[in-house]
Amino acid sequence: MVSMKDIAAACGVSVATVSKALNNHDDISEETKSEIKRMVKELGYHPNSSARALKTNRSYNLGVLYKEASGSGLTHDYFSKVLESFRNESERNGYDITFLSNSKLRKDRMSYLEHSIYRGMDGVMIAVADYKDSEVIELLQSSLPVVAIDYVYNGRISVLSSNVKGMEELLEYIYSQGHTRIAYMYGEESMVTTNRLSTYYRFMREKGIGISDEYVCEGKYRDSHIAGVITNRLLDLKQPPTCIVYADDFAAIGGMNAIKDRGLKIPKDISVAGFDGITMAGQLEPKLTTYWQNTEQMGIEAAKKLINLIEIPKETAIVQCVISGKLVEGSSVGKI
Amino acid sequence: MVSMKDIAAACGVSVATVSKALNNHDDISEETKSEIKRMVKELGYHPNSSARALKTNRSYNLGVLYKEASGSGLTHDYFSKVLESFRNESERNGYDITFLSNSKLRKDRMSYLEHSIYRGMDGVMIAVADYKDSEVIELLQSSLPVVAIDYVYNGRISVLSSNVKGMEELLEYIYSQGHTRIAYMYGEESMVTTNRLSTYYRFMREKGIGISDEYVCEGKYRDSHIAGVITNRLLDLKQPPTCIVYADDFAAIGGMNAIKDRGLKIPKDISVAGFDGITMAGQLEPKLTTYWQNTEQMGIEAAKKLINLIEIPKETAIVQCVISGKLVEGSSVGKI
DNA sequence: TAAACTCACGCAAACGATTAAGTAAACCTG
DNA sequence: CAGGTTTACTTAATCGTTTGCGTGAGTTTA
Repeated sequence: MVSMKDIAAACGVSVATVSKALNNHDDISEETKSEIKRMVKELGYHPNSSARALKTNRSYNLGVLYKEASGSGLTHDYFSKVLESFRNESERNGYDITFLSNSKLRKDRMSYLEHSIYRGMDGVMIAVADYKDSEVIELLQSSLPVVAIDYVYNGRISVLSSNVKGMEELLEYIYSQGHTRIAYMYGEESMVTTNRLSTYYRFMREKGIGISDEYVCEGKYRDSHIAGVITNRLLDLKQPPTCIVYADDFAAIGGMNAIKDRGLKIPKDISVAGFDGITMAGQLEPKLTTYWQNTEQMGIEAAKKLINLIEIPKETAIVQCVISGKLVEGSSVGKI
Repeated sequence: MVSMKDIAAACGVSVATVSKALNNHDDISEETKSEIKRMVKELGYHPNSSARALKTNRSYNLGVLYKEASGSGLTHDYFSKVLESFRNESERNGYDITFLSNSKLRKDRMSYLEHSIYRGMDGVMIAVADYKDSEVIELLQSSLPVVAIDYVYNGRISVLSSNVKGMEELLEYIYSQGHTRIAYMYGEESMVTTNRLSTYYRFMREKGIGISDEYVCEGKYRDSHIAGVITNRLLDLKQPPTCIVYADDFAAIGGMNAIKDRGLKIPKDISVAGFDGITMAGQLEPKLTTYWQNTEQMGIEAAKKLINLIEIPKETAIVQCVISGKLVEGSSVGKI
């Protein structure tokens, strides 16, 4: 490997001069600089990030803690999109992305925080389903720059999807179509779930609609099967709902299939709505009415905030940043 | 940050002893080792990967070049699953994963190879749509350990999905149901496309079925819209096909919607088949008949091969490793 | 023209780890 | 008990950069 030493020798200058020239310090003459840069090309020199990081304590590397509950990993549409745009925005700012790996998989059993320290991460983005994980908490309590997706932790920057507003808009729309018997199948316990669920309760109360306990069911995110089971249970009620709101679009698809299997028509016989607005939602028959989350913006915002926190900590406010989505009016919710 | 120097001082030994103790060299007494390890915990010492990499020339970091044509990024089911299992298998072996970023995004304009060298990547996995990209070629021609997904390059290890066998099985199944008027909408030019397309031609020839040029259409991967357009074109033919095979499941979904929009029934009026076997395929109505690729195994195999190549280059054969998938018999292909 | 600057670069230490080679003490062995 | 081994360390060099400080030559100022 050709190092600074080699170009220093080739140019007849010191290593220090080479370093300064490449970092554009102003105590090196323009002639020397260009001569050095010419030689860099000629000899095919490439800097060494390890050496640089060792000396400067900056790796220009961001850790990503990415783990969801359903085991779908990177194929999880919602998280993947956030990650994708986070990655793009980070790279645009000169940062690389490295995954933080699960301590259970590691022989050295390093925790997320230890891993971050080991790799000299400048900061970490956390996108996980389980914020109760002790290793995640350790990370949140550490002194590392951190941004959390869809979770609020004291003193930390958060980027949040608009669950309250989203749920409100979605319910308002459904209500405007004449529905009052609205069931809601929610997902695993989390901040997101809590927000949506309490919004559901509040909305129903504000509209003066009595809430039937039977209409509020615990399901799972991204689980079409359970959604099907619950849908059948709802449809078997003496007084079934006229509209079912699912935990997410995946669940909604499971619900739609269950409904179709019973020979019912959507939205004639029953209406359904999803959440998230995955690409597939528009491909369904009928098109799914859902609340689209601006996952791309979330990733961008997360990267910007994190990098800001790293580069100018004094001037970076610790904020909860809510990213608005948009109601997608499909044709799965009908008029009553 | 607490370094080896600190524990050396605390234990009254030299830094070398600390290093050896932690790396379990056998010229350090057990007492000293355990004393050092105790102190490591007490002081909260964590190794520094940069320093280690600088000295050893091994980063235990793998680069991932991940770029597909459709712009769907990490939400691309097929690639994402490969990446996900690649990542898991790598982590299980003590390697971290870092994305190789696009030179166009970087201020320093580093190419993939330069980026890999800069970060001291021990090896690189390439999962891209466009193997003609000059930067990808540069990487393939370099001396870095590399494994390519779905592409064969002279002297490089490849992990390939079973496109020939898959296409054969799929067509054989369709043929066994009585179809001979089989149309094929293929995707963008690539090795995968070439393999599938030539298998289609060969199959038709072997079965003695005349191939109508009108039945072979160029489409796109993951593009439901174009698939719909092409489907309509096919259905408008004087003699339309009885079965359409799409480039992938996404395209098949677009096709199915177009068919439904015309009021036709699948598979009564026309049959369709996809490729890849995404999760969604089983959620469709009717269930999509497709060829499922074992993406998980592909990722695992890619990681194993790459790490082998890194760790014991002499004993690692340069091979093309084809991973078999499986025919998923949905109900979108009917009997004629 | 001596003092004061400026310019352009070199010196050397430092970052945190690894490792070949050296060494003092303890232990055998014939 | 002299000489050879083994044990358990230490010394010191090194990986490739960065950076504060030093310095000599040339330039300006009083």
